Amino acid sequence: MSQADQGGRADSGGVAVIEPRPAEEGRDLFGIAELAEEFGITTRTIRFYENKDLIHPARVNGARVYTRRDRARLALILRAKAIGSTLAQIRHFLDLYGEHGEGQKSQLEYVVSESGKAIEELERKRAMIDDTLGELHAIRKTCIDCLKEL
Amino acid sequence: MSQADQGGRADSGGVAVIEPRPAEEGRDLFGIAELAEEFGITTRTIRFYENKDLIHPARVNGARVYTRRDRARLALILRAKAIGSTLAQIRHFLDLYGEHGEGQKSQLEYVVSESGKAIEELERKRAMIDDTLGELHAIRKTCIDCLKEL
DNA sequence: GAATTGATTGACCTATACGTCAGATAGTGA
DNA sequence: TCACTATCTGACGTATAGGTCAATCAATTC
Repeated sequence: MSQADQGGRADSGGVAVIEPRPAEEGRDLFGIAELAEEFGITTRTIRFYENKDLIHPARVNGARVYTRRDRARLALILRAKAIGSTLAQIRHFLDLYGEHGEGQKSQLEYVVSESGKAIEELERKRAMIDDTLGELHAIRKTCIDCLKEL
Repeated sequence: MSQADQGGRADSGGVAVIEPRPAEEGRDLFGIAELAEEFGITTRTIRFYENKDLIHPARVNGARVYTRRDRARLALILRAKAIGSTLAQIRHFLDLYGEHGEGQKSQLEYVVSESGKAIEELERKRAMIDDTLGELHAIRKTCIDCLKEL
């Protein structure tokens, strides 16, 4: 509670500090409200994810500032959630996407092992989805045929 | 609180009432504990699903008795859960599997419409899984290549 | 007929994933 | 300078998906 706990601002009506040109299509920094709207979630949710250690935005005067990497990370989180992963799983998951470029041998082996497991998991899930899709198509067809006879 | 709230039994050590032959491989009726073990869940979970109106087993002396249809229904529930659906979604979902054989026209049309939505949903989900799988394979390959150079 | 086993309901507890205030702060426009 | 807006940090509330007793009851076994 000493240097950065008061909050501030990063984007609203007319910004002049971190966004000199108003409508530059390919931007590098984002405010929390921007991301929230873009992804259709609330700022509370984004802060909650930070609390769960899923994203780590920079701070400017206490306000969160997100880079393109942070934004991509958020997109990954939401996609994983849509697939049906819990936040705890996603946290584990995101480690695989992290810096494995200059990793130790043990770190590389870890990623190979864990990504293998994740791949198996997802393939199981996809198989179940395919089964379900097959059944739904069959049910649908039955109904359509039945309707045709009326 | 008058005719069927005391509980009873349906299967345990040696049953003589609803299962004359001990080890008949293709059985028709099941107790709650059997199903729980078969699917790797607890009896509490099964009762919870009943409370949520997902399954409706018959009662014999207060004890739940499950038919093959009930068992299949439970399998559907668990598969849907593994895919990432909530119980509320699953409840809606199960209606599609229900009796649409002798349905009214409006009922048939309902199933056609809803199954269409469900199919789209699942296809979106599968696409996301495929994207994720692609990325994971790429990450894994990078790591493996990197390890080979050591 | 008492003990054992497995089933029943109900009440309460837990973890996850947020939503909803409340109070404070910081930058901008009038 | 004052109002306005966006943001911040808690604190508390809520819905979902169950787990964990506790008391009870019923059929079988000893």
